[in-house]
Amino acid sequence: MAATIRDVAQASGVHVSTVSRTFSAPHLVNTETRNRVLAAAEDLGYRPNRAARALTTGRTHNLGLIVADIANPFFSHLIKGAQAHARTRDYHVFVADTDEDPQVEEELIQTLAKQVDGVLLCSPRLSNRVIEKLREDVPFVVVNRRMKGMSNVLMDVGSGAREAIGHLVSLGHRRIALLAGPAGSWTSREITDAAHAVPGIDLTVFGPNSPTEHGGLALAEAVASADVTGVLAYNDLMAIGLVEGLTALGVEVPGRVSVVGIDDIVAGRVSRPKLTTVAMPAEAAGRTAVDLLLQLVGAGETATPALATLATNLIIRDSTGPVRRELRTDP
Amino acid sequence: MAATIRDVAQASGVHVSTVSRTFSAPHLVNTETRNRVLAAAEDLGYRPNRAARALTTGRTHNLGLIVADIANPFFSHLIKGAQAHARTRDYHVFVADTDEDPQVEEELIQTLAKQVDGVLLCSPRLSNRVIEKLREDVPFVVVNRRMKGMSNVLMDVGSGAREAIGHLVSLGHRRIALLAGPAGSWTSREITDAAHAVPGIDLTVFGPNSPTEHGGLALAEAVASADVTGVLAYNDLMAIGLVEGLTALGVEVPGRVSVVGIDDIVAGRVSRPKLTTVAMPAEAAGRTAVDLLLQLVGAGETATPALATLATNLIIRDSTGPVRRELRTDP
DNA sequence: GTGAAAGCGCTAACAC
DNA sequence: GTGTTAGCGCTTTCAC
Repeated sequence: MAATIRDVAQASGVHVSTVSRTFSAPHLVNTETRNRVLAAAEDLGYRPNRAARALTTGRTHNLGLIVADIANPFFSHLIKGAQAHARTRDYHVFVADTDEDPQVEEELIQTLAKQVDGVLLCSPRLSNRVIEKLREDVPFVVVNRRMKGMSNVLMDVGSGAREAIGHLVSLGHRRIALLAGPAGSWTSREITDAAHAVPGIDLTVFGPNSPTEHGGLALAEAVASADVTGVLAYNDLMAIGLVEGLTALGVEVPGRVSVVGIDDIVAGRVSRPKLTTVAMPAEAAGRTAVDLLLQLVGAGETATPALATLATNLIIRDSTGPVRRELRTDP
Repeated sequence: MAATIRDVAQASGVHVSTVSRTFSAPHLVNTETRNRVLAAAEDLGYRPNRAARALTTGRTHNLGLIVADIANPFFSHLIKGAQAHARTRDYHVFVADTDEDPQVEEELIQTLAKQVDGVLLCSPRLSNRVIEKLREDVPFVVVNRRMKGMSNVLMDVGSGAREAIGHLVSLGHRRIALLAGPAGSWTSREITDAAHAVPGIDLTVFGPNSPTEHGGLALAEAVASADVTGVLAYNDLMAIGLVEGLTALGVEVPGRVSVVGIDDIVAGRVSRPKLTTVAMPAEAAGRTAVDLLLQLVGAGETATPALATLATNLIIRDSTGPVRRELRTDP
């Protein structure tokens, strides 16, 4: 067993409380004594046990981070940002993956609640009602879902979607398909609402869908036989899957159908045609979310929820092009 | 504050120890009593505090998982596999990212050591010596590094590299470049050794390099001006970056240079030309590593280190092709 | 089968 | 500036 505070106390000839103080409130202890304690600690390889500390302080210095799919590049970047930032504030982070299952999501939050000072809930699939309830157990920051009275980190995906569709429209597209994301996704709803609000287009919504390459692939036939010339997908993974499927069916992209994704993952940049997409600042979102969460945790009961909205922007590449003359609807 | 074991005891009219037993050794308590306790617990929303439990049992039911770069798809799949598997065994996992910095790696292990029952060290950049020392603090499973006396999960990347080079040779390539990975990487060493052992080729090694798209991109000029027709890269990210760079320089892939990656990430499958690569079973490695680690943790002092070797396999796609007649070295 | 009591490693009043 | 003491939530002998 590793050295405890008691070993250090004994070795340096002081009481345990003095040792405790040298670590948690160094200014309260005599320089000389402190040095002696530090030396002994160093010597014994002593490291404070955070779990034991948590028991008395009520602060674990741990954060929970819950995402739908760790392997999705959007989330892995978010995790990276959150983790790196948390580390600079001396926090460790538990990462958990719900596999898109709301049930798992709820369970995870509950078991994690006791071991963390707060949780980052990313793109939840849970209902607002359940989240409100869970909130009594542990402070939250919710990423990619607008929830009144809670701290939120949002990406302005609605305006991203508008930009994307505007881009399609400017290329002459009028009959547009929207590939929705999973049920329960706020982002998917935002995109859908934004798309519906664009005037002068004829919108067909497919979904809900699995937000994966496979989900996109599975829609290829439906899209090919639908009477559309432009597509906006819930994310790049789906867009990539769709392009694969379309290509396999002999439907040219962007020759016959233009495709826009959302996220800006590496795969989209290197796929052919290079994917036009709405860039989402995933890593920044992770950092910001940690900031808001720590702010919440620090403030305790008096905490005021904050709202951060991050900009998105359209990146035009090669998967979108002008609508073919013979497919055009209006002059 | 949430309900504690004491609240449940009071509510169900038994002593705390009985409540404790209903959760940790249910068979030792009368069915009727147990039901009463369970009902009260349910009612109060009681959940055992794992940190407090850890203090007495010495088991935190937490695992640490340390990788070089969370956003690298190879690692994110590994994390996904490990996390999912850990969850089925009622373990939570801390994920941490070293950003390829050995210093950070060491520090991370030390601070994590006290809060976890064991750590999964993936593709460490630390020296064997330091790892051996750290091992006294906490049980390890090391992924992608052969270390005597410790549990290891290895991928047979040496044979993968041999296969890849064999494939290049069969296409007529003789002058081959190897893009090494970061310093301290066992995998990089294995690949290099395997490549050096292939007879009849003329090998040029570039590196060490940053194992990222950017790292590959940065090598494009050097590769273009080197007298080689085939390339094996440390990973797909580098291979993709290299292909980008080469293409920008007007060097055709696979027309003038054939490129093979390692990992089999999505981006490689969708990039053009589709990347020939050595598939690495990242998710399975994560699961296996958790198994070995839990085995180690369960066995305590008497633990016998285990070794798991996972197969890799070459996936031939479009980034490799026959060497051009005029570039051929021998008949 | 259940209760009593000690203690895990640490912090936080409160004395001195 | 440092020691004393109680206690965080839980498990684990040991009695009964």
